[in-house]
Amino acid sequence: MKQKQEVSPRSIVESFKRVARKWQKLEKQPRKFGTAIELHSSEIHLIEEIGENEGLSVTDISGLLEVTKGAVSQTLKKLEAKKLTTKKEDPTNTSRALVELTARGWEAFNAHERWHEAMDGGFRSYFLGLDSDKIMFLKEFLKIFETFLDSKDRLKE
Amino acid sequence: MKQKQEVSPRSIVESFKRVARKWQKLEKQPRKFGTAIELHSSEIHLIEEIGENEGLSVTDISGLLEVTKGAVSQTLKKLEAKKLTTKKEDPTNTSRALVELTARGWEAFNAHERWHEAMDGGFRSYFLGLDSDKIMFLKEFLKIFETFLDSKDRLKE
DNA sequence: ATTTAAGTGTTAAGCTGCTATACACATATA
DNA sequence: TATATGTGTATAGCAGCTTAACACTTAAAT
Repeated sequence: MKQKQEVSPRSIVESFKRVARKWQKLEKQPRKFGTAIELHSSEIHLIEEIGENEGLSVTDISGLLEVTKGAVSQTLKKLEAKKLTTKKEDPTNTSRALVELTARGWEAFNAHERWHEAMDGGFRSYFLGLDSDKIMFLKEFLKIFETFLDSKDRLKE
Repeated sequence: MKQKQEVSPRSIVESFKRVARKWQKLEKQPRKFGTAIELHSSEIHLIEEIGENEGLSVTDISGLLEVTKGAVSQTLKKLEAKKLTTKKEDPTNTSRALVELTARGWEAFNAHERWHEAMDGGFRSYFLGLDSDKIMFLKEFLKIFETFLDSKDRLKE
């Protein structure tokens, strides 16, 4: 039996790669949240960010999501057409716009939260069976992986 | 000190989500492999799959990558234009094409392997410091997560 | 104070990578 | 032999991004 468990960094990375792709694919599905309006991934992604951080400008969002201002502006335009977000002028800076969710936007935000809970819930039972040190390890691992990716990202510039 | 370490499933999922997005973003960067030719993510992804599994048809690849045959056909067309892959007729089925890497294709494949090793290598030192049970746990976790995502994916159909 | 530089958001063109659809052809099945 | 299924291709269209040019505002430099 060649059961000596050869778990290479490579095999973990491969496994992660597959999972990340599947996750991405799942997340990319357009879905209806609350209102009967269908939201695409970039739209719900924006709503998520706006709902979690009040008083963001277009540039702020651009920085948080790590995409260009143009991309944010375009998606915001669609969200405004769907009456899910609005912009108000920053009182301290005329050229700056503060983005906020409308009532319908909050509806969608909350519906997405609930969807997320259902997703997370699938893990809950598994999680409850885990030692806390394993959970801590997982958290640490993800953090290290993220730092690693950030460093790779900076490298290419 | 509120150090009681409240690690919720949600926070792990959030963390994973961020990491997955960053990974995806990094992977999406077009890069040069071996030859001076720039390869886009879908192209290198295909080369990876073809290099690892000999004798694949278009439909096979489509199944492995979980995209439509049309998508595979389109990307293969680009790869053929770049002289990285060729198709030969399946002797047992005229309507079937077997895809293979050219010499240049193998060059790109190997260069990508080396790139991958460099990526994985960033982990190696971290990995060597880990207990084997932690590594096993990580592998198990990824597997469970993948199964979970697969089930969610089937659900929406 | 005026010029210059930097920051803010928008728009248009162009790209990747995918799907859906229609198609031509080959093979398997009734 | 007719019909259904499988195999690959081509086209149109869409999401989501980038780049670049733009108009405008605010901050900094002289």
